[in-house]
Amino acid sequence: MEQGLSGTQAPSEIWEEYQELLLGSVDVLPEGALLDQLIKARKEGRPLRVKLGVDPTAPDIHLGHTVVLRKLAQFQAFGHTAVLIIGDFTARVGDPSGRSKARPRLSAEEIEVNARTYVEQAAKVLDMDKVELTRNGDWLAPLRMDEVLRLTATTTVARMLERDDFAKRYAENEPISMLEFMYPLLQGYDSVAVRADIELGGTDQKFNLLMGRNIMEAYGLPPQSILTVPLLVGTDGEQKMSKSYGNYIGVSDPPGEMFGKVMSIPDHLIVPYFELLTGASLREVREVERGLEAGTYHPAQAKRDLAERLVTLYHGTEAAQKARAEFDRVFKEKEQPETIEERDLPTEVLKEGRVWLPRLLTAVGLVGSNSEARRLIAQGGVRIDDEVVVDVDAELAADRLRGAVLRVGKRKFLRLR
RNA sequence: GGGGGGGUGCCCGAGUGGCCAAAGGGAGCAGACUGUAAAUCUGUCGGCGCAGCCUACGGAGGUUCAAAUCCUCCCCCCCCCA
Repeated sequence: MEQGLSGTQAPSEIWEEYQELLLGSVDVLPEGALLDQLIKARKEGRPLRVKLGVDPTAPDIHLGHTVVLRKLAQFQAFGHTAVLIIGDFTARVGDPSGRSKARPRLSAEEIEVNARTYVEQAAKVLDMDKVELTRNGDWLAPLRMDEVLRLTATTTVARMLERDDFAKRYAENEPISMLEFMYPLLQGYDSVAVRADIELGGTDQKFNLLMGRNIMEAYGLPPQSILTVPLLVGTDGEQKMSKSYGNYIGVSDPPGEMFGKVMSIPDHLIVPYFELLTGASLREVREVERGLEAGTYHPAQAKRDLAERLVTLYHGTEAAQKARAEFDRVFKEKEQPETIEERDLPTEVLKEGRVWLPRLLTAVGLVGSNSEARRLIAQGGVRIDDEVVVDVDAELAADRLRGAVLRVGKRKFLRLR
């Protein structure tokens, strides 16, 4: 039998719950606190209040965001209370975590729109009926100056500068605004407001999460424990998944696109993706890992399975199977996709029934400019009906183009009407 | 408040009157090779129907035949001192 921090005996089902919660998490602090909380919660018949704060800074959520959402959903599944805080107020401040520069600040309207899509998309992972959904503007916006000052008094400048990204920026003579200093304090105050028992976040949030503990104590509350999950690496295999790096897979990406993006990840991400994104059990994950290592499970195959699984999660089985078949068709059998986006041949680019190809490609949105189109053609990246176009200044008759399939690079297809 | 250093293309960064659409690197894009993987190699990387022209080196003016480079004012950032 295992013991919590206080030496309390943990019944085996709680021990199992604890183990499952630890799966796919990085730091669970302070040591042993969570187990104690689980035991106590059980004894008192009071579910834990599990806080997750998200700033609606991006219009869409991607798989990177779902890692922590899944963890929250897991707590939910064990009967705890998910407290989801939409940081409508903090989004206007801008979390400096992991940033080398100050974040651009968003307008209230943008935040509102983002918040709405966020909740909509989070519903794909969380049971929203049971979520306690709040907005931190509700308590942060009305704070008076004396209350703000009380909050700032809880923390020293030296403590702030301990934070890795601040320290780095300070050392490199990069600006840090006072506003950014405020961010961790506000996030900590959220914990006070919702009386969190535990707060979840990515590993980059560790400092902020711990700050919440200090602030709660300063406000006379029992400090929350914290649980961090790894940052998901994006499709480039290097940087964390983020819209601004263009290495993300959105939960609302259409099935085909989602499938394709998963296929493009480097091999070393296969296992982490299985572990963090699919809800696979520990045993399943180990199996994948072993198979890959032993060479009995081909990486390309593993990625197909992974992609299918993820598409199933967000679009259903049927869509997933279709996406897989389509993928094989285009990239294995090298055929055209079954469904190609269609567009009318824009008439404004016609001149006496003929079109200058670069202009057509631009008009139809396949490339950004005529110059780019010319470059791509010169490099053999443009095809019409599977035939590489050689002439940079090709003039084509409209009749010839209607019904033809334009292809730019490997993945951009368009059929003209 | 005083003194000093800076702002160059998506990012980093060289460039101090013409040879600068601006070196070099990274990212991106295309091609080859593959498993739409990685690695590698090649090319490309502001716009324009393009051997030419237009727009661009924080902003606005000015000097000059010629300005990223010189001058004036303004904006922004960093450091030291207070």
